[in-house]
Amino acid sequence: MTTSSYAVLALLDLKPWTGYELTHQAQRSLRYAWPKSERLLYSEPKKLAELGFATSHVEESGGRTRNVYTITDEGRQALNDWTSTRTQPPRFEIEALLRLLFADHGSRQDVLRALDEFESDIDQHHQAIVELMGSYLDGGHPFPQRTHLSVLFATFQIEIFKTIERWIEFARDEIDDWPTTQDLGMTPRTESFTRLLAHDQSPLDPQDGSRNV
Amino acid sequence: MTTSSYAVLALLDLKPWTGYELTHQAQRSLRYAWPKSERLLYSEPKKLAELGFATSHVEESGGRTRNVYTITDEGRQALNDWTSTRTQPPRFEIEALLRLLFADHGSRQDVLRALDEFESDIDQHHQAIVELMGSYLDGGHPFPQRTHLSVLFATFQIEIFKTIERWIEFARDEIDDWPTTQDLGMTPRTESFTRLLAHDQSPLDPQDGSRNV
DNA sequence: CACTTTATACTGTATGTTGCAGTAAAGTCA
DNA sequence: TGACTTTACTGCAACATACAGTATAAAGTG
Repeated sequence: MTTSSYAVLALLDLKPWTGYELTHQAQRSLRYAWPKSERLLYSEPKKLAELGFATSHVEESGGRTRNVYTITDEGRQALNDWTSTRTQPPRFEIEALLRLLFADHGSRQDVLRALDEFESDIDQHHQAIVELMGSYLDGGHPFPQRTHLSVLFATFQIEIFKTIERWIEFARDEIDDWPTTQDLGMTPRTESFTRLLAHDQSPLDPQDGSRNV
Repeated sequence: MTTSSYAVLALLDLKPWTGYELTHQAQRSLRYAWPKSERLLYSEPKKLAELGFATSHVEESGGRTRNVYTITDEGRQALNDWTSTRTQPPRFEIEALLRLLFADHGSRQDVLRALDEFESDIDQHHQAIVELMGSYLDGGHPFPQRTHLSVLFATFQIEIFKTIERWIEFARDEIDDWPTTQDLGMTPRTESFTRLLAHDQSPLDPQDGSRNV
């Protein structure tokens, strides 16, 4: 049982789903905390059924068939046991930052483009969450009694997205000041940033008059 | 060639490394943008050598041997081509948020513990970055001419870590207000959060006098 | 009414990635 | 001198992703 197995099991505890529905539901909600491929979302319920944590039965809908998965008591017990285990450390995979870290292999345009792409990926998620919240106000939550959880979860996303967007602006301004991507080393600006960071202060916050560009 | 291959190739472009050194260097820097297992960091340079993007030679150091990998001109060319490809979208894997999303399967204590674990994982990274910046001020950067890149990269980490820590405090306060994890649904507080989020505003920022708990 | 597109509903397989166990020599400390 | 840590990896099973392929049904278009 992997964390992904428990994620699917938790969805099954809400109601029975077909494999197809699971892939779509995961796309709407899970994605933001636990992004998994469509393929896995089809495989996991099968595995859960083999382990006795779910049952599957084939349903005829029209002329096509589909597998419907339902959680079992053993499944509910497994979910319960999971809540008391140690959570895995978070993982942030951001290729755009990898490009920044090795920006001296390319031009300023290359890094700036990586930042643009990063921004547009984040904006997409950002907009999706804002729209989702709008739909919740219109009573559009699929499990209304769970709204308090979805919304608290969404506050995290919005904070992170806003922070990233703010940082991208900052990074763009900084890179615009660079004559090139290479061998700048410890410039005066970089040194002032380093000094702030070493004291756990944010270079993005306006300092006491010393940094109003 | 995967993004991980290019990440290793980019390290090799700085200087030749042994497999062992690569695993350690990746732990110090790459980890924050592109977290990969020790195992992979041993396998990638081998693959690069097979593809002709690096050469490997065995060095005797004392009585033990070790493989030293050096980038080739073909490798440098491949790196160069990489800079003009589309960056992959970012991925955030946060099990603690998965626990929050399904907090109604457990007790308030369970979610709060997940948040504590999340906080301590983040604090560790946070402190590591702050200390690293301190060492840069003392001239401790292993590639001084690249300091501008490392520091701009670090500003991202600090912003994100601060945002997460601020959010964890907020989430703890909110959960402390809950009588239970289950079936609260759209409470007045949740509704006010939803309304803010739907207008892309942060519930963490102090509102105009209406939310000074 | 034929034709194309989109949605439903998956499976097979190659490749990428991780975790863990295992191997072995050299250095460090009591 | 023995125990523990660090160096320096490899093998392998299991987990996960990307992509291609299969097939039916509904919906829109000329």
